[in-house]
Amino acid sequence: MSENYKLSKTFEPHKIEQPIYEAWLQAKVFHAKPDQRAPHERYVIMMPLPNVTGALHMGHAMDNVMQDMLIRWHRMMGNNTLWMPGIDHAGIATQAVVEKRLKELEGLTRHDVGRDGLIERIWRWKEQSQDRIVKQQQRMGCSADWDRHRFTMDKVCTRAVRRAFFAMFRDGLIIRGKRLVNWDPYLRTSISDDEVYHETVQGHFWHLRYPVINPARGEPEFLVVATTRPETMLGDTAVAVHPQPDEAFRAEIENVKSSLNKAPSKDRHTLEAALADLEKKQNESLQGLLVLRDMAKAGRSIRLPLMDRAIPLICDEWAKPHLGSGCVKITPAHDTNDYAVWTRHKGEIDIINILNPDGTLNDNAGLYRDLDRFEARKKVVADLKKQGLLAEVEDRKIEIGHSDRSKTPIEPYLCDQWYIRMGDVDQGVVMGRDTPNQHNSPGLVQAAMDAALDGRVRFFPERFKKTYLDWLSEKRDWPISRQLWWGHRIPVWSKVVSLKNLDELVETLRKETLKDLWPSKSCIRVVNKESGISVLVGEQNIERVSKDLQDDSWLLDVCLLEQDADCEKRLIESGFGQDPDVLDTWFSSALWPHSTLGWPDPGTADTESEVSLGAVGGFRDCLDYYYPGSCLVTGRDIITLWVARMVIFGLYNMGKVPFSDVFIHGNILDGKGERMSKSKGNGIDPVDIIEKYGSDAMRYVLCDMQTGNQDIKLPVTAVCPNCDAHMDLGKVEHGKSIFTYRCAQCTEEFDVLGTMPDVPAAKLISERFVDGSKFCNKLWNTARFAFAQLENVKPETLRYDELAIEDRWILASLNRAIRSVTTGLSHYNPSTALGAARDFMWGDLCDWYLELIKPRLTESNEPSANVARQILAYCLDMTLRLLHPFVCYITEHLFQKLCELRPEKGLPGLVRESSESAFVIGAAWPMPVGDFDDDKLLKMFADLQATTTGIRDIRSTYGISPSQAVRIGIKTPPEEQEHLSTYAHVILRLANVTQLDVDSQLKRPPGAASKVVGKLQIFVHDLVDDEEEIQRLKKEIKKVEKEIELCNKKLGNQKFISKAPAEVVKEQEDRLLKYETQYMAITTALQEIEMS
RNA sequence: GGGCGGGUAGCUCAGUGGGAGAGCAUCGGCCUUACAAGCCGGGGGUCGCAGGUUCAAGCCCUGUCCCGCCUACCA
Repeated sequence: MSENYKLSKTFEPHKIEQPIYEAWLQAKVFHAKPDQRAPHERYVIMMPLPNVTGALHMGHAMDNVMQDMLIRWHRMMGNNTLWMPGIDHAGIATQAVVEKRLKELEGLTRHDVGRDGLIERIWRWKEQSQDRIVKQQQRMGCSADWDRHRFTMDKVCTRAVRRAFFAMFRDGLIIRGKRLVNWDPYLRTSISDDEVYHETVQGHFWHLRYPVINPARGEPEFLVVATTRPETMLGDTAVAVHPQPDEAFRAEIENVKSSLNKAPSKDRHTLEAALADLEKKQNESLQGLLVLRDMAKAGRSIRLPLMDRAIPLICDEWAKPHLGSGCVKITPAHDTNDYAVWTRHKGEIDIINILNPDGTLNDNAGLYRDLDRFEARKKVVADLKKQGLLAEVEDRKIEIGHSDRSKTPIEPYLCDQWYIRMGDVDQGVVMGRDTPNQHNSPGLVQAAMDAALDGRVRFFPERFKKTYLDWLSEKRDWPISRQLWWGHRIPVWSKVVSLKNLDELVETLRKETLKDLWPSKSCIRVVNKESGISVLVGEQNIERVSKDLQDDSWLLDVCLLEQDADCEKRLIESGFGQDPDVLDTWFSSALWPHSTLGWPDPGTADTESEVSLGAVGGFRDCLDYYYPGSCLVTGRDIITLWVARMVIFGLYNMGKVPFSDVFIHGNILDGKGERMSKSKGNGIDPVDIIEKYGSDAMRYVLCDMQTGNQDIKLPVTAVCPNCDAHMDLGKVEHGKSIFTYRCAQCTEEFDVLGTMPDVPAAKLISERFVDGSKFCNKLWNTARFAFAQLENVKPETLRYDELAIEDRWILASLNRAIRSVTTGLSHYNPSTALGAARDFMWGDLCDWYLELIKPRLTESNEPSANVARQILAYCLDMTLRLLHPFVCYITEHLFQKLCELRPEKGLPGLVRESSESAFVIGAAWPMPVGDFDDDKLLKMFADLQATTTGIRDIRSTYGISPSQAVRIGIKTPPEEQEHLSTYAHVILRLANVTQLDVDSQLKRPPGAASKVVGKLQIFVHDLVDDEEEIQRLKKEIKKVEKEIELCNKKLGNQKFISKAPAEVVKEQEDRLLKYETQYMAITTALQEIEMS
């Protein structure tokens, strides 16, 4: 055998990974081009975009490996596959990181370097970061089409963002409005609900006393309100009381009573107590509340302490009589519910903003101006206490919303923002305008819900459809503006105008400012600032803009479809200003499935590379060919943020959903069940795993863990940078600070976050990946064995009926494996798919087939050796193909060696193979061969295996060395005798048996150990003395008797016989028969010993 | 408060009504001519708890206790 084919004794992943990846790249096997293949022969995955900010961790690796597995599988199935990779600009996250570095490294803020300066720095950071991420993905083996790599802020995507914004703006789906938003005072931007997380903290509940102005007789001097944020009282503009406190009390009491009636006894106690409290409260406070209600109706006022401002007492149902004192302070500008109260009492009460964007208090806060919000809280409390206006302070656990990016508590904050109207709109929404798929929908969200309801989008596992629908059904508007510098700038220029000469203004705007950009590439909206009513300026005029609105609160909004420096200059000169905000990152992400393919016009998409998105070589353009895609692969937390929005935008822009399947995989947790993340110090870098165990080992374990049900715990092990000792991070002691650990072995300190400059950082790995390297090594050695046999193999024509039993068995097993792997993959169950391939390779091929053919192979002149070699080569070939989606590198390496050794594919005379690929990545996916199916054979072979194992068991129990050959007798029912004799070589070989006597009348040979397997009784000669064997047999009889009793009990049950299905009864009868046979065999053996 | 998921061997997890499984760990035996990262064999489980439905329950129903995630509210 030539040296070329000799494999090293163990698998060394690092020697093969890089060369193979480069060979793939060079052969352009990842690159997707439209061709003649039909829609059902295409397979498209859009990669969920990693953020430019971060290096990838194991969670990303899971996501990427799942996609690569699917893509490789479909590529082998002959599909035209596109895996579109890319990176997200991740607005807030990226700007936060770069600003933080700016501060740490240069001591500067974004205001010091200015908008352009900051953006330039972020671009530089993005280049570095993107490079690192792509390298990580390539080392994992990702077979994405790197030539089509996109970035959400590149020219192609930017054009799509402008186009989508323009269309929605014109359709009135993008609107602006002054609303309460989640404000991040650290980053000074609004954020959406999705970017807020809640944390329970120990806080206080302050009860404040507000003096009543001029209390009459019978009226209270003070009333009490309570709050967890006392500083907001500076912005209070009213105190509310329920308009019908008596009714409200009664309703609440009814409410509790009715749940009391339905409640299980366990809950009754608490409910009864609640009811008692409620009634007590009603007695105590109802009279007072009625008085207050009347005062409110009479238009009375309260003096707001500290601000010395009179605020009205109002009636509003928001004030629940049974809560607190029954009165509630109203701070419209800083509380969502209070804001709602304000909208019901406009004109009656004020709305006062007391915050600056940075979280300090503004001029409206009087003496407290310029104080930070938390400083102000302390001072407000102290001052109220001094004035005797602090009635009580309670300790209380409160949930506080935090900004996901800056980790600071958010504030409800009133400001102008842009929104997308997600709910139903009056005339409905035109989806897929000017496409063949144009249709109407009541609203954007409804369109996306319908897609899931009628099965155009399917979720795997299915239950995630509910998550998707539940979230969408809220139909909440989506706030899309962010007060950041990094992102897609909102392409709207505005100017405050007066209604008087509006027609004139618009006329000038059209003719002199917008010129030929109007109306196709620009549009104008007239907006009322107060009401938010917005009217599109159409071809005719703007007459129907309402009459009864005040002059000074109008805006003229101009949206430009494309960047146009001249027009923008003209706009600025005529007093327009561009909106300073940028779009939420998810706006551009939502367009990803079509923007990356060149929407709205692939032919003119500026890809900045040689790969065109337009029609090439007579084939259709990429958008036409690859949209809609096939499958979206992601974690469940992304369903709302991204999946739903992609569906919405896909429907709106293209008229079609962007993918048919959504595969939701489990997330990776650490050993304690906590989510992995770099900042927690439990994040494993895939590259660390690849360097230690190899890429295939990592992929193997990730696929194996993905069982489709739940999140995956991955215990994290730290490797001491000093002595290389491994330790469970959950059990290591901390070092000098809680950020460092002390090695259990060498006692040196190490760090896991990489933030301590003078402490060396430990690598984080997980020993779970050992499984993967073991598996790869096994596969490697299987091939190593095969290769040693294949040098002299001749492609001779085979005849199925001339094959040995093991040959036919392994081919039937292969069929079974092919079906299981394929089914597992199509059901999105990687673990069962991989398991089936592994069981075939390891369990069937190595443990049985290879061992069985060894004797044939050593007699290399025999024709049967050549048969075995050909089947071995074929099985290895098929195994490599079946495993390729999971472990891509090792299978590719071995496949190429196999091709060199044995260029002929298939099995001459039995299986023809037409695929000519030099790579396994391009080889055809295995198909079951009908002729090889043989269930009877599989069953018979399973019996042979059981018999073999039975003999091995006896050997092991009696301590017979594996090298010591034994003589065996088998007593068998007559019908089994023939094939047991025919196939005796299986047992002879695998149980190291010299002589095998099979006889239906066999008597126990003296000194033989015996064991019953199924209907057979096995005797191993010359092992035991009779007395020991008698004892053993008696024990076994007891066991069998128990089983017989159990079966009889079941079969004696008339209900079982009449109600259970026939096959279940039959099964039970067979079982009884088997045990009875065993019983007979054992008692006979026992008698024979006792008689001898 | 609401929703979803989970609780099965020491660990990580499979198991969609018909005598509980895998990998790792453990114990015993093997350097058997591909692989000691291997081979052969073994031990180990009131399937969270309590009821119920059923001829039959890890699986279905009800209740209950833990754990995780999502979501809402909290004057």
